[in-house]
Amino acid sequence: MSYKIKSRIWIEVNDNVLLGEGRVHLLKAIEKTGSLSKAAKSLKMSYKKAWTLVNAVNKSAEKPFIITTIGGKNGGGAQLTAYGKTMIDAFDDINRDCWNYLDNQVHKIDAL
Amino acid sequence: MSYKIKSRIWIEVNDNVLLGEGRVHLLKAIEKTGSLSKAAKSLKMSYKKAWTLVNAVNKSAEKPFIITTIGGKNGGGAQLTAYGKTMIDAFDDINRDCWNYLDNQVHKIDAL
DNA sequence: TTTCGCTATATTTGTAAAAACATAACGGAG
DNA sequence: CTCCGTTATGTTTTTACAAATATAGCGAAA
Repeated sequence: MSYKIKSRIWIEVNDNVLLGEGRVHLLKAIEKTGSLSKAAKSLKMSYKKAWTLVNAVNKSAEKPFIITTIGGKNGGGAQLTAYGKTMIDAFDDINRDCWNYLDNQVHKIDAL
Repeated sequence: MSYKIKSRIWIEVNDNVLLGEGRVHLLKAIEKTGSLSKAAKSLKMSYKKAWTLVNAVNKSAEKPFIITTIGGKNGGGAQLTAYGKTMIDAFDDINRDCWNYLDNQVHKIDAL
């Protein structure tokens, strides 16, 4: 038997979810594509769901993660702020370390 | 803003979930009450759901966590095996340490 | 041999979350 | 002044999951 210990972490503020794996994934896709609709499509997620998530992130954050523009040359777009980027980096850091910690704990179960 | 980092961990074996917080909670209630139906009631869970969970645990585990008996003086019952108990203890240990780790990481977000 | 409390399941019903669909508005470019 | 791709929402439909309901069988004891 080979065991795996898995985890999901998320950050809350005022009992609201701020960041979780799904949101981080979406935010990174926005950073890459420059647009909410393209990011949603790339993740096979509905535009509405993506918008709702971004809205929730921006509302519970003390500073916006995503800035959007409507109309214009390319119809508009969305971009990740520097603040959002640093928060995501912190999340990834903590998450990765958590996974490493759990991987190192598997032996405690294997031994049983 | 005061942040909290939350997590849920679970143990998988052969890509099946073996133990998670909910299952551990149920198994402890069975240990305490000596019966699946009483445990379910104490957790305001349907008997069927409890039975399905216990069944899933026993099937993916290499040795049974719960042994049940049908009929007899008290109608039957269920009890946690020593193996199940040690596995639960290991889970609780790892989970507690994970929470502690995450609590210690909050400062990385507070600073931003 | 009937009753009781339990395990063990199948079937049906209800509900909340997700997906799909629809529509309006914006602003630059042609 | 129309078209395009995008943001921004509301509404409806579908789906997945949970809850509720039903039923059978077991074994000790009265």
